Amino acid sequence: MSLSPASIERPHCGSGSPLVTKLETVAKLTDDDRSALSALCDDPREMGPRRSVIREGERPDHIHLMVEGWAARYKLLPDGARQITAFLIPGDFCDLHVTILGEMDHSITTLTRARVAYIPRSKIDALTERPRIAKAFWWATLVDEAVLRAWIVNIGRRDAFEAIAHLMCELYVRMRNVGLADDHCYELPLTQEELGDALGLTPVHVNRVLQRMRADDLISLKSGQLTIHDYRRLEATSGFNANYLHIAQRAEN
Amino acid sequence: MSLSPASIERPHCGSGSPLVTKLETVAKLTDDDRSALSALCDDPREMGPRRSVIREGERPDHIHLMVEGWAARYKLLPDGARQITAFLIPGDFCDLHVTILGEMDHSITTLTRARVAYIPRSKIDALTERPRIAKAFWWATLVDEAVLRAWIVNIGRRDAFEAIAHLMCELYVRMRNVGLADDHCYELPLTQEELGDALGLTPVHVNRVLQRMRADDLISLKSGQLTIHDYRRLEATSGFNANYLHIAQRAEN
DNA sequence: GCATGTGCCTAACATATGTTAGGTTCAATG
DNA sequence: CATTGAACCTAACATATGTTAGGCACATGC
Repeated sequence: MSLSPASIERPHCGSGSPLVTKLETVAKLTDDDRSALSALCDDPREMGPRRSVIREGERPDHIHLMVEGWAARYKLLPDGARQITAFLIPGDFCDLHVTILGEMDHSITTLTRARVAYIPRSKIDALTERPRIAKAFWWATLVDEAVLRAWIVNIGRRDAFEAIAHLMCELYVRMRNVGLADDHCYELPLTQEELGDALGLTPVHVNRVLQRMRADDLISLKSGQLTIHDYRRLEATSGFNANYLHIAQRAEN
Repeated sequence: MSLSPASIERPHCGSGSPLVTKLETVAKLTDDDRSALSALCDDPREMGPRRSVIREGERPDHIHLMVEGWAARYKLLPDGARQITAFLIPGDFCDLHVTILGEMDHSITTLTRARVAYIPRSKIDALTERPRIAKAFWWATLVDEAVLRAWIVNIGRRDAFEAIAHLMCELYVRMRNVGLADDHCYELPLTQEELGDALGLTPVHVNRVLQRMRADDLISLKSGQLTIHDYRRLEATSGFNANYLHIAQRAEN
């Protein structure tokens, strides 16, 4: 469902890797930096949907980078309930932190067919010798943290309609930032259950809300393709403000 | 209520600063490192409860470190609702990230009377020249991120009773880690409204749950002092597992 | 010593969301 | 072509939590 074989052939819309596209929005990179970063995305591993990338408790000697497709960071509760704490899209590191924290405190799974780069820690260490790249990696990590805060607000203080709307806005901006969305339209290959697991809702209720959004002519969502018909209203009703993604100040620095 | 004048006189139980106590659980520090870090906590600013530490949109040239008392990281919604995304206790940096992200995407307020150190960015830059300290700061940042993930799970997938229990366990371990808790007892100077703002609940419902916890003989909570009578049960019912705080592997480096 | 405010507590009632159950569609598979 | 399974969709009913309203206790300040 998620990715046609054709789209697997062309790893990303933009010219460079999604990682480079993303980091260039905040850091001035040299050609040399760019090609070193691009090289990380060479030779990714092909994975099917619902495959484990890394599991809680593991201490890998390499880190993972999304090159294509979607994945989710999640935790399981004793009763089997799942809470997704992040959606990972192309250009996102899965577990940059594990080098310092030692052991994973959560798991990661692909959601769609995906391409994931396995990068030895030594390569990361070499890259972070370059101050510009080190700073860009810091930035990416801190934005991930800002997204977590936004999710807490979303789950804690917004009702289901607002929360789903907010998530759609966030994913739109993030996808556009790696060249995978345009014209208020992008691939959102999540099941209603996965959306619910991210927002603390049941699939039944996610369905109710999506029906209402369609009836309101806010969005279309069909076979993994989301089209936002009234982005202004989606933003307004959910109180979305992209400042926490920290991609606006592209001009400075 | 929060802090007696007497306790203001003795900034922390342990011998060093709370920051040193915390970082030493994960990093081998030299005497030199220790005293450099301790010096950060010298001359903190005294603040009353409910005072703004930093506001959304600000771009400070210094960063803030909690030396004593409690603060909260929060976001306000258009309708005035507040979501707290973190409780800050002694030893916690408030905004280490603002150096790289440029602008605050949320606000921070004291909750109790507090002592907050104002540290010029240059001092931080100098400290992170030392690899051990740089790594320890990284660790602290990444643990903050892990706590955010745990909160998402808490708010998204646990009911009010479990969520409050989980938060009490987390704060117990964190307070103990800076020498401010012992014997399942610590100062928890939060109003029921503040607890609710952290967990996405109303104060009325927080009250209901606390009453039930007292009736069950799980805890006592009176005038800002929490005593956990049955820590095992509190852990078990909330599914608490301290692994995400990453303070267990103290033995290894 | 009275007034004021803040936090705590309780009760009656309202509602968003969960639960259970089952039907429909459609792509994948043998 | 029939079968299977996943995802989607819907409905009736259950419940955890929110809302509104007000009383109580205690500390603070005049």
